Amino acid sequence: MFYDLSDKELEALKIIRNSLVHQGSIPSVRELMIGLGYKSPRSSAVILRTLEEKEILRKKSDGRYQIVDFEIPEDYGSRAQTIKVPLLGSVACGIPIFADENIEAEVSISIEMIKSGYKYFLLRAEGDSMDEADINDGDLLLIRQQQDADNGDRVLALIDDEATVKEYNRSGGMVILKPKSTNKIHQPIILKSDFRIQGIVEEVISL
Amino acid sequence: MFYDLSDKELEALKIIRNSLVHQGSIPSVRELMIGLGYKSPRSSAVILRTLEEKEILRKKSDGRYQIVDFEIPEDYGSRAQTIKVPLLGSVACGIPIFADENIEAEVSISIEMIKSGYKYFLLRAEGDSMDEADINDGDLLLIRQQQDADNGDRVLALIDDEATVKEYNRSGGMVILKPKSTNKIHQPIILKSDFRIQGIVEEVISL
DNA sequence: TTAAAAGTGTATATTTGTGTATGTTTTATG
DNA sequence: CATAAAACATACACAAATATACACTTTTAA
Repeated sequence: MFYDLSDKELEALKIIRNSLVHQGSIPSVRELMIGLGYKSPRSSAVILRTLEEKEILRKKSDGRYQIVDFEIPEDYGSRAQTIKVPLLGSVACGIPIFADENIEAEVSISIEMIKSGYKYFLLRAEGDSMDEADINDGDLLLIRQQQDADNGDRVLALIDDEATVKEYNRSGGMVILKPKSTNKIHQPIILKSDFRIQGIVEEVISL
Repeated sequence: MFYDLSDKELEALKIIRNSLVHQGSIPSVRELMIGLGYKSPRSSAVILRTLEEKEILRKKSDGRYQIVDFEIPEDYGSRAQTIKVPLLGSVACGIPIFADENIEAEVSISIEMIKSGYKYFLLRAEGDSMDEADINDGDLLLIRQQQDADNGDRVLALIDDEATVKEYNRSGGMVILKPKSTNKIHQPIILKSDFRIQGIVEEVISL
């Protein structure tokens, strides 16, 4: 199927796939030109045409290209596609959550861990601000950004400038954030119902 | 084995090997011409043809040459018994890892480096895709093909169509591939636990 | 309604492998 | 020695594949 592709065609295909995963669209002729190191858009346009002739790409009804169904290799599980997610070091009230100074790095996460249509970020757990039993200093929390939650969800909230993870419970006109285990240090937090959370903890990653 | 090669043929072979390791491809007729000091491309073309007739080179299905027998220099078992292992140049999407096109050469490796019962292959490290401190551009990685690993093993994984070497760590429902040293560029990669690796890095051979 | 961005056509340039003819050096042999 | 045969190099040219320059629509967004 792909055996008669030249080096440049293969490289183009890589760029196209990458662009699909990371930007959601096939790159423009000029983007592809830059990616492949060409100096004229014609060259990359020709490559696209060739890929179409080789039936790797197909034009959709709106004239745009689409990748013709990828042959899934037998060892598919061993080929991962990832998406980059910002890793936030510390989060404080007042600073927009994705402000530059918060972003420590971009971490690659398997796209299988991601629901499309949502934004995600990673947060590094620090000290005891996360009072959950299974979150330790240095762990990474994968958080899906959304402002509503169901009862029982583990949510990230900003309480007194601290990033805090607790169980979400709405009851009556209030929101109660419960620590998993109640003790002297970890007590529930009671908030007005217009309080907004930052997101839902999807995964806890121990490094 | 190489005893019936002329001086120029041997020199050509050296240049070809060097080009293979450092640029990942057999040199063009004109590159080889320059390397050998010829003034016409014909001369080097003839040499290539001769090497093919002497079965030092072989044409792959895509028309390109591959080296039939590439001995690792130095004293990697120069007199010892050897076994031939494929040298893979680039590994790309959709192409089975041992497809003809990927195999640049067959390299002789001392059998003392090989555990019986496993398949092996060599991979050429390219640029910075291998972020380990002790793997440099052009090094050859001897990889034992297997799909499971223990925590701490150095594994080869295909991430977004890049061959990547990182430390394997399974924790909870996830697999985390850690770079040896973490910094802005080299961050862990977080994958779902059904992810399968390509193999384990057994040796790093610097040429 | 305009300006910028994106895709495409034509013509030309560059690179690559290879063919033919010819020149040069080496070697073997009468 | 002489010289023919073989091996090795060079010059030049051609076709196919690739890449470039540039201009001209069409599309998109302001």
